[in-house]
Amino acid sequence: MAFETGALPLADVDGPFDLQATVESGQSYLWDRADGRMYDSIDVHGGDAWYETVVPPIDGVCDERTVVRVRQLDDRLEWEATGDAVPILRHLLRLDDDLDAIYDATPEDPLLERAYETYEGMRIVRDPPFPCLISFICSAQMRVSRIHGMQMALAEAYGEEIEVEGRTFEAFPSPDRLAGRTEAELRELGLGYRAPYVQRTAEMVAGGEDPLDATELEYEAARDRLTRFVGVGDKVSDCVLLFSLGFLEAVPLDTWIQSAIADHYPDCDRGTYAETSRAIRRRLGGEYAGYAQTYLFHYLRAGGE
DNA sequence: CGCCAGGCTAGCG
DNA sequence: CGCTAGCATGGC
Repeated sequence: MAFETGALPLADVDGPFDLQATVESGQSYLWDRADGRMYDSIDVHGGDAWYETVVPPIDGVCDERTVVRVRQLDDRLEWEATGDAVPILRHLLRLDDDLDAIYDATPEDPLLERAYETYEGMRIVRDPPFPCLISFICSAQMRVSRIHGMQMALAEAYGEEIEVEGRTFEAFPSPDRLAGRTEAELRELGLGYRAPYVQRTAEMVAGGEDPLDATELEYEAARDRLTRFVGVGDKVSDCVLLFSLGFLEAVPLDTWIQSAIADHYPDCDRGTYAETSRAIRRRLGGEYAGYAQTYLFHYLRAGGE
């Protein structure tokens, strides 16, 4: 196969955009940096590195599996892909979100304002559901860079290969291909105790349980629904709702947000996940609380206070 | 060496 | 229900 090339003017993006912050902020583990420096410097942003991923067919977006490479220059996103990358980039990186309107809808809060200002242009991602689900099952008690390494290892070991202009890319393994692995095989990739979770969840999806079905439900019901998958509790479920299924109100209560609640929003700690979730979602503005959460996560993890 | 990392499951009271 | 022990692995 060969690459088509093109450019998406930033003038066609609804509001500011920062590719590096979006892709290296621990939301998606499905992109890789061509220069091998993924996560080397989360305090620096706005770089012009190439990022690569393999996208499965997506209804209404692309009919075929597509290799996509993209980098951000001053006034445009330059891309190389095995098809038209524009609708794919709009979909994966939520380029049609009206980011200025989202900023305007954010409640006044000193910490939040520092986070939004530092990483202006960072968007929530829209990962394909199955790879997102597996990524965050792997995320339990794991560092961001290693979660990314696991997804790259899964693709390299079990993904289908695509040859493009002499280079080999590996797609993220399909539910069928992952369901066919043994727990021992997945442990050899370094997944640890997450290995049986990944295998069994892949089996469930291969058997017809589609994480996308949660999209039809109201937010809290959707969160409960995804916990049917093995290795998915409230927190992982919130990540999939936010980073794949478009529930922008979802606020994953991870260790960073829990400590942010303790330090900055102590009245939001209501003891249980469900009640604390309600309180912090209200505090972070409701409809777009997931955007606020993701800015806080990235800002605090990079050392901000 | 010990501690920790975008938590979850199973089994208990 | 709520609570917690146990769980793999690598990096510092």
